[in-house]
Formats: sequence, C-alpha cells, structure tokens
Amino acid sequence: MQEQGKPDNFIEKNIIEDISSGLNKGRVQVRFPPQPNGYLHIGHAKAICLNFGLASRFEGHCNLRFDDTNPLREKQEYVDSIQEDIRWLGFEWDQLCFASDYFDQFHDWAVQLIGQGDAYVCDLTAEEVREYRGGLKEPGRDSPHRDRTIEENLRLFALMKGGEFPDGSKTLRARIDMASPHIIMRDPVMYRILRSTHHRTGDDWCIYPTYDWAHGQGDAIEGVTHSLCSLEFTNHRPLYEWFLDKIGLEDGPRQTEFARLALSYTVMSKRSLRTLIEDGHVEGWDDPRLPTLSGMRRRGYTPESIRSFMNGIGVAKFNSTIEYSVLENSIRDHLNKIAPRRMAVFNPLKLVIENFPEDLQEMVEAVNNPEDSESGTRQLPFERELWVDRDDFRLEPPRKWRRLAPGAEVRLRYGYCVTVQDVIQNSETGEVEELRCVYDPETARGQTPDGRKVRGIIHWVPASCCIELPVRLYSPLFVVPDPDHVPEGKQLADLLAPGSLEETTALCEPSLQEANPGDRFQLERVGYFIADQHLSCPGAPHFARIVPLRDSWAKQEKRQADSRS
RNA sequence: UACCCGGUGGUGUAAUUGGCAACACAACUGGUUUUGGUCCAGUCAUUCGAGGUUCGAGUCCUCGCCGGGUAGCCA
Repeated sequence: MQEQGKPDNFIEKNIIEDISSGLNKGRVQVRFPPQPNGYLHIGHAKAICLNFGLASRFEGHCNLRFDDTNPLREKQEYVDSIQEDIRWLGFEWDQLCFASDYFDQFHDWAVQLIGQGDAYVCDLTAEEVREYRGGLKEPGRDSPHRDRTIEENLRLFALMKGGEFPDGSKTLRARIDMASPHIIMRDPVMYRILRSTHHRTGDDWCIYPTYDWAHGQGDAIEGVTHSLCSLEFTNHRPLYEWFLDKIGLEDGPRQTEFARLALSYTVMSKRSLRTLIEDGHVEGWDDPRLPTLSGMRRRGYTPESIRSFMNGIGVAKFNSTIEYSVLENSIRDHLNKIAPRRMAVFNPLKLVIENFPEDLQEMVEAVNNPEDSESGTRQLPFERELWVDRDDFRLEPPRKWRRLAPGAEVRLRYGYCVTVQDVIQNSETGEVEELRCVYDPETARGQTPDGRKVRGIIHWVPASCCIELPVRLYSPLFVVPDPDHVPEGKQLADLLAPGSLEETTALCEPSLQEANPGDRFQLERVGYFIADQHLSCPGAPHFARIVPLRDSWAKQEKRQADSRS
C-alpha cells in the first residue's frame, strides 16, 4: 500500500528494490508455511505478522500453506488450531494450500530429475548414509548406488512408489556433490519410504518428499516471489536454488532468512513446550503461562497488542532475545485504553469509619475509564464498614509512604478522605485486625475544602455487599531468563518457578459479579484481569491476572531495602 | 575453523546508502494526576578491535576478535 514510505526492515527494503528493478513484474507474493505438528506460538506470530503485513503493504498475496510432508508428526487437530490462531491474530489468507496437494507434481518432477541424471535411488540405510556423508571437515564418499543407469533408477523409483520395498530401505537422492563444503549439498534425500496414514492423502502414498524437495517447489507452484524463513535454513538456500534450477523454472521464488523471535523467561521450542505439557507442568497447549497463541488468548492478550509488539521489535538477521517487559508493555498499553476500571481487594483488612452513619449507604460516582470518555461512570455504595488492602497499611510507615498508617489521612478512591484513629491488634499475636477511622464529610468528589493535599489514594470495597470471587495470579513460568538453554546436568523442569500459578480470591465490587467470560478489567492499582473462559460460568466469573500494573512504589521500596542491606 | 550467517546503549531495532547516531523498552531524575497507573519533560552509545581510503566512515577496504548455524530418511 505505502510503497513510497520508508521500509521498516531489510526485507521490505529488498522488496522495494525488487519491485523497482521489475522482478516478477512488481508482483509480491509470500506465504506462511507452518508444519501442522503443534500449536502456534508467539514466535510464529512474528512470521505471520511479517508475511501478511508484507502482502498488505505491497498489495500482494499471502497464502497459508501447511507443510505437511511428514505424516508421522502431523494431525488435523493442528491444522484446525493453526487456522483459528491466524484468524484470531487478525489475518486472512488468500488461498489455503497444502504441500500434500502437490505430491503428484513433486513426483513428476522427481522423475524428470532422474531422467536428467540429477537423482538416483540409493539402498544405503539411514546409518550408512550418515557415514558416507562425511563430517564437517571431511568430504563424504559417493554412495555405491550413485551411478545406476537412468532406466534402473526409474524402475526402482516406480517400485518404491508402488510399495515394493519396506520402510526406510531405499531413498531417492539428489545427485549433487558428496565433497561439497555445504553438507546439505551432499546428495540430500528427496524421498523416503514411510508407511503412515496422512491426514489428507490417507494411504495413497508410501513415499513422502522431504522438506528440501517440497518447500521451494511448493513456493514455485503457488507463484511465491519472496519465500521468508528463519535463519537455520540459510544453509539450505543453495539446495533450494539447485532444485528450482534443475526443474527449469525461470523467475522462481527467492528465499530470504530472518531471525526468529526469542523472548526472555519463556521457551519457544516445540520440544520444550511439549515437555511442559506432557509432563503435566502446565494445563495444556492453551495454558495461560505458555507463549502459545491459544495460551496468550486465554491469558487475555489482545491481537492488537501482539501486532503492535511485532511492529516494535523489528526484523533482522541478528539472533536476539527480546525482554519480556516489551511484551508486557504492549498489552498494558492497549488495555489501558480499552479496559474498564473496577475495584477489588486481595488481602482484606477491615476499615470502620466511626463517624459515618451506621445505616447509610451513600452512592458515589466512579469513572469507568479515565482514558476513554465514552465509557461513562458507575455508582458504588460507600458505607461505614469497608475492606481495604492490608498492603496499604503500615504500622510503621517507611519514608515517603503515602497510604494508611496510624494518624495518616488518605482518600478512599471516589469516596471520602479518612484518617486512622485507632489500630485494633490481636492481643496475643499483635496482628492488625481492624482500622478505626474518621472521615471528613467535606471531601466528597475529590474535594478538599481547605485546599489541603491528600497524596495517598487507595482502593476499597463495601463490606456489606462486596463479593468474593476466585482469582488466578500468573507469573513467569521460569526462574531463569534463558530456559531454552538447560545447564548441563539439569532438566527443563528444574528451571520452573514454583509459584507461577497462584489460586486465591478477592473481594470485588458488586458489578464484577456480572462479568462475562472473556471480559477484561483493570482492577485499580493492581493489574489487568480477565474472566477466564474455561473457569468462569455465567454469573460466576473466575478471574485471572493478565499482567500487573507498573508499580513504581514497589520498585522504590525494593531499592531502599537493597541499598540498606 | 569445512562452509554459511551475524556483531550499533542494559535490551531490541533504525540511520536519506559516505554527511549532526534516531525510535521503542528498561533504568534513573523531575512535573502532572482522585490509580505510586496513564501522561509530559530530562539523563543514559563517539557503532567488537586495529589499521587504511576520504574533507568526512556505523556505512567502503584489509587483518583480527567474538557469537550463532550446518554432519535427520524433522521442518
């Protein structure tokens, strides 16, 4: 769309150059090519935002293509969840494609390569292939079957396809160069014999193409111009181009690599995610502590926040790790604008206003969202007995404390200012049980008639009609910033944070009772919460913390404590 | 070091292609505020190192140093 604008990254820069040089007649086509062997995670979202974003920026096309060349690992369940996640993120593909749709074409091209002397049937076992391949510093050796005649290769390949040989007994290999310094070019396997029911082609095939033999060809069939992939495929690019060249395609797709996303304090590899799920450390693929898109959706992340996160982190070839705070910032930023505010007390302490009439319930007006003037106001019952948060009271207040303390005055948000008169403590344990206060009737609606400044403002709920609701508090799953690198002698599970899921309850203002599953709120001074979609029932919400609010006081206090010790 | 890729603040990404190192996050300082939230202002890098070309180098050249990837019939 904005071809005139500045490129956001090196890939857009390349495409702008390609367009101006007339490559592919200025056409831009990309694709998102997941293997349906797991659920999508935030790392995939980077590729999704990149590819679909490119298509819309350059008025091109972006297909969703499932790279389903290995029936051993792939399932329809994953095909479905991947589509759901992409749509949830806010993108729609031009065409829904499957590599398996091209199996006939791949086969015909393989026959063509055999005919050209560019591929041969090899009888070596997997282990023998590895031995013959050589090492990083030593060249490989030719397979003893490398020089079979074209006719023999054609005959054997037909037999392979016809199911005449057992699994793994033969492969079709490209005939390139066993001494190549690029190990990937040492006669890579194109087809393996594999009897496994494919989720789309059933038992039609007993030979399946490898990634290298399928990917570039799939790109070419669809008319992809720019084939983006992650850095670990850089080594494969010569092979990608070799196959395209041997097939004889002109103006084919070009592969460009970029660094995949890494996030601190989380794991992204499918292997690690699977371990967490299968070993029961989390509740499933959509556990809200996981970076899977289904997990983040359940956690309360919005598609907008993920997209803006992706815009912020950029695209490059450098292998980097994004700090978790960047992600948190993006969801806070969006929720700040759209989430209605409510009040809830997590760690209740009774506050009694001694000079407030016993039977009075005064309705006070509370703003629903100061960032959104459309969101209106609501009424809150203010009364003699309230609950406040225990963390907002200190018997011996530290420096710069602005909240409740003996003799201190604070404002109860949207209500009146109160001054602590007496602190009732348990005679044996000394535990604070109740705060006896007096209020100033002249301080309604944020007023202070004498103009005095009341710095502290705390949240509260009415004791008579608040409701206790279950709440889950999530925190990072891992204690180390880089859990994808497990130290020697340790396991992934050793790096898990013990309290990443805390189940508790909160005393909530009455309106929260009607929250619907999926509703998001800011609980003032605490954080953003969502009524969990699995755990909530109509009329009985079960909340979960999406992300805490920034807390500069906690930071300051921690700093003071650190400098003292 | 067999080949490939990369190196710009604490973390990421930019820099009109050789012309004042910018933006975001983090951190810190102050201001505003009926959320210690939000918002606003300010502080925080001479670009891995050494040479070279040039009026001028993050950008070009040379030599180093450091990091990542590749030896699946996974993708």
